[in-house]
Amino acid sequence: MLKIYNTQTGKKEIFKPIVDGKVGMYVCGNTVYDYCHIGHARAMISFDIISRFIRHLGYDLNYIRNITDVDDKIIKRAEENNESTQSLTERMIAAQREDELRLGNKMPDREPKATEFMQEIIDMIQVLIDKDFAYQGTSGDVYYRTTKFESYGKLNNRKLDEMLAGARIDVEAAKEHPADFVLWKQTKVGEVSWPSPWGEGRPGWHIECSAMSTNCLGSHFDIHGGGPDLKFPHHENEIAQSEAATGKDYVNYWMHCGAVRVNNEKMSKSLGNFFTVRDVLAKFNPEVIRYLMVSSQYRSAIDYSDQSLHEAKVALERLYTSLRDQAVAHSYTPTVFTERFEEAMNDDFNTAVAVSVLFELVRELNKAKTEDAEKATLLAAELRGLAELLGLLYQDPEYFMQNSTFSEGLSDTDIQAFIEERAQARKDKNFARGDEIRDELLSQGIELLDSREGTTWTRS
RNA sequence: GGCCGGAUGGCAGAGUGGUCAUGCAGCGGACUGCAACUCCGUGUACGCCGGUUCGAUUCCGACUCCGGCCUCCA
Repeated sequence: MLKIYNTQTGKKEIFKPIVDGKVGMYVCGNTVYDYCHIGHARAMISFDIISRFIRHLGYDLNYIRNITDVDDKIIKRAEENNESTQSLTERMIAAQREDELRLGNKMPDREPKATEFMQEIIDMIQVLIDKDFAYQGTSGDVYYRTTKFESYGKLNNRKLDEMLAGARIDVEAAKEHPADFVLWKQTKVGEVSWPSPWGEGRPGWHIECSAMSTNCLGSHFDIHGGGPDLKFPHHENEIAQSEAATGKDYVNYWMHCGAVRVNNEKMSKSLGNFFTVRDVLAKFNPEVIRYLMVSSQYRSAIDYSDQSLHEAKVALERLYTSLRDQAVAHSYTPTVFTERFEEAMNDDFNTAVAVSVLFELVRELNKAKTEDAEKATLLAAELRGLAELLGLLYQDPEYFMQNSTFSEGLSDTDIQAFIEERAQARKDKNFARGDEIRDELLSQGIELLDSREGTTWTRS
C-alpha cells in the first residue's frame, strides 16, 4: 500500500487515485534559459524514480512535465547573447534532454511548452475575468484577484492579511492588493509577444502551469510535484487559478523534493552558488550523481560537495563489485529483499532504506558466490531488477569500475600495458617490480585488483 | 515577524516506545606473494530541560541551535 507525504496536509497519506488503476502526475519543469544545475537534477531524478515506482505498482501513469519557454529571464538572456529567444530555448531544451538522459532518467510521457499552449492560457485568463477572479489593472496587465479566492494560502498555511507583514511583496499601484499576481503581461516593443483580448503580451509565470496541467490531465488530477522553492508562490497561485477557473478541486497530492545545499546554504540561481550538471559530469560518472540523490529520502535536504560525491562513488563501487564477473539469471523469484525494498518504497518512496536493502542483498550475493553459484545468479538478477527501479546499476560493471570518475592522465591502453608488464614480472617472481608498478599506478589514481582470473583496475 | 522542516555513533544517512538500519572510516580475525576485493566479529548514537510510561532517541510541552519559504529560483 503506497503512502505519499502530502505537502498540503503535512502528513503521509494512503495513496488513492481518482480513477482506479490510473494516475495523472504533473511536475513543474525548468525555465530554459541556462544549463541544469544539481538542484534541477535532484528534482528530475526524484520524480523519475517516483514515476518508475508508481508504474511498478501496476498503475497506468501519465507523467507530464512542462517546459517554461517564455519568461523575463529568457528574454534577458537572449538579449545578452544576441540571439532570439527561440534559439536560446531550443538550445537549452536540447542540453537539458542530453543531461537528463546521461543521468539515467526516463523521459516524461509529455513535455508541454508554454508557447504551445497560448490559446489555452488566454482562454483560462478569460474565464477568470468572466468569473471576476481577474481584472485588468491600470497598467494594462491582467492580475489575479487573490482576495476573491477565499482559501488563498491553503497550501502554505498562510493568510493574506498576515502575509502583508512581510512587506516584501512588491506594491504596485496597478494592483488592487499587493498579493495579486500577473496573469497577462503587456510587452515592450520588440519583445516576443502574442495577441490577446488585453493587447499584445505574454503570460505570467503561474498561469501556464494551470493551463497546461488541466489541459493535459483534466481539471482534477492525482499528483502535482516540483522543487521546494515552488511551494510558494507558484503552486499556491496555481491552486487559486485552477480552482477558481474550473470550480473543482485541483490536485489531491502535492509533492515537493528537498533542496540541494552547498556549504549549508541552498543551491540556487539567485545565490549564484550552483554547479551545473555538466560541470559534475566532466568529473564523475553520471550514476554517481544519481546515487547521491537516491541515498537520501527525496524530501530531505542533501549536502553537495566533492566529498559527498566521492562517498557516493565508493558506495556504488561496492554494488558494482558484486556484479563484476557475476553471471545473472534471466529471471528470478522475488525474495525477502524485494519485499523489503517495496515496503520501503511504498513508505513515501524511501529510497535511502531501499538502497540499504540493496547492500544487504549484495552481502548475501557475495557469500553465495563461493557457496551456491546458482543462488548467486538469482540474487544478481534480483539486484539488477531492484536497482533498475532506482535507475541504478544499468552499466556494465567493468566499465563502471574503470570510469567511475573521469580524469586526464593515463589512458586505458597505458594502464593495460603496465598491467601486462606487471603480470610478466610477477610470473618471474619479480615482486619488487610488480609492487613498484602497483604503487606507480596508485599514485596516478589507478588501483589494481588481482584475482585468480587476472588483474582488473579501478579509477579512484 | 509569520509559516514549515530539521537536530541520530568519527562522517553520511534511515528508523523505532523495550533485539539489527545501511555505506564509509576505525579495531580484531579469515583469505591474499603484497595489496585490494570479499567474509566473520566489533562501537555506552540519538541537541538541552521537564512530562506521560514499568520503560522514550522514538509520544507531549518548553528551550537552544540550524535550514527553507514569505522576491525570480528545482
